[in-house]
Amino acid sequence: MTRRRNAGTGGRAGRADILVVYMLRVRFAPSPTGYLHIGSARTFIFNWLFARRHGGTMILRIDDTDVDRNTQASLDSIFDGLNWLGLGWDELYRQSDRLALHQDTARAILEKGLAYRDFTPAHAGGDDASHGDGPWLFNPGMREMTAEESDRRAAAGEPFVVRFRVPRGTGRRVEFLDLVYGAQSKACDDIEDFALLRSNGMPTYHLASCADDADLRISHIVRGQDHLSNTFKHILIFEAAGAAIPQFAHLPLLVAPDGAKLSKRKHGPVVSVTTYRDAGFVPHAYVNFLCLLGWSPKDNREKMAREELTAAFAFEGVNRSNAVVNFKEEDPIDPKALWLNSEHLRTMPAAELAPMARAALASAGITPPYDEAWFADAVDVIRSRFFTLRDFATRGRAYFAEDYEMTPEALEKLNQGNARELLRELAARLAAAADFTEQSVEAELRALAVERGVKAGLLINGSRAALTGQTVGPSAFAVFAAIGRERVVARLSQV
RNA sequence: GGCGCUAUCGUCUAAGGGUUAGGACGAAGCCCUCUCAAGGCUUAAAUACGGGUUCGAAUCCCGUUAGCGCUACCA
Repeated sequence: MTRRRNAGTGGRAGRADILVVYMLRVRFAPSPTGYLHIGSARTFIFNWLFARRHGGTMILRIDDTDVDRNTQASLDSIFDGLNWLGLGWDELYRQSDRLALHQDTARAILEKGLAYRDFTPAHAGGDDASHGDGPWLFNPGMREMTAEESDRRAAAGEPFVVRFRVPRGTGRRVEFLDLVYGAQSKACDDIEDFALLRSNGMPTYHLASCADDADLRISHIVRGQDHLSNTFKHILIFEAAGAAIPQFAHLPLLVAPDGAKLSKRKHGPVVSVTTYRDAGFVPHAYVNFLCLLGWSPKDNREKMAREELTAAFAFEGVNRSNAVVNFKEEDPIDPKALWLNSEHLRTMPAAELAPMARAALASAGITPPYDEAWFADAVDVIRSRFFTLRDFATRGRAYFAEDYEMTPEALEKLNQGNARELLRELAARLAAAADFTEQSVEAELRALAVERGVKAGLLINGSRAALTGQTVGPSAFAVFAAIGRERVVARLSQV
């Protein structure tokens, strides 16, 4: 399953694998301090794929330990984004409900002497230049304080943070095998005595995250590469808490074309998944696009169904370098995302697409005429030229509404020769014809062209222009059928 | 500054010692054609730099450069 290098021997390795598969648990842990970032969405997707691939459990955990920065709006937008992706999860937790667990974990570590109280006042000077030019590691006065004095000052009500007592001068290195980045190692002497508990008694991210990961029996931590360096600290916490150490898989970051980290302030809407939803993306198409950023099935496949993605996903295929989201100032959509969306939109089952198209029309204030079956057929005919769901309401408007615009090019087609006159004649013939199918309309139109001595193209292109207001679109005869005899006759006789 | 990580066409990536360095998006051209797409064919486009190791390096090692991350009582 997880490509253990030390697979061991024969039957026993097989059994061990089954055991691990059974207990495989992953989590996605966003903090509600902003909208759902596309990088976070990708992390969620990779976790989900890994869990589904191996029959594991996908856990959603809201990491809301930073009470000052959490907002309900942000929480709502994260759920909006996640729901839009449509993948779901198996279990849901909220860190703010688990405060006691975090504090108990910190207390246990403190009582073992693996952490200590630091009474240094918070950030007196203010700015972050407080480290001088060397790295800050620890404050010896606090680290070496006797238990008696520490207890006395705490009892006296003096505020303190609880810091992890990172081993010093032992030559120890923290090591782990990352499923993506391979062997990782860092000297304890280079790790600072990080905080576990703030002076207000609230856990820090590191503590809360590890306490919860241990308690929830997370087997694999799959997260952004920005946590790669933090992992050394986390391993120290797991050890101190007496917990099993999970496996780690870090994912390369998503960055802007200039290589900078994506941020809302600097890059605007491209960083939010709602942008793609609002731009008319099919959810799965966007999932597919995100999967291709930093991961490859290695067989040149790109357009993949959810099942294919699930079957192919493995950390061996994950890259180690950051992936650029290729957007431009004037156009926030990555061209490849758009292409992939068009591929899915044009080939997915029409029955699945129809409700999405209907929703896109609804938000443009359009209620399609006729019934469900007609609608699905119309959607199926016109989608072959569309890129996003929004196209149904814009380029596809004439199929669903009567008030559509005529482009200058379309007008030009209608003004060619005696096109208008012939189209009106065609309308009369179609109104009287026995059948009204693609084939019968084509026969009727071509016969008229021959009779009047004009090229069929004049009538064909003229019809498309009159019926849709555009010079581009599906085969004109498919257009006739999709719009329906009644409306075709009405539109052509009024040209 | 310290520590960690990374480096293949413009972008996403394949090739984990031997290939004319492959595919996709985007771009250009041709074919097809009732328009526009799609599709087919074709073209331009990459191994950051310098040293090693080796018969042979995009691939392994070292260095340089560049980028990213961590270095908070943020996550």
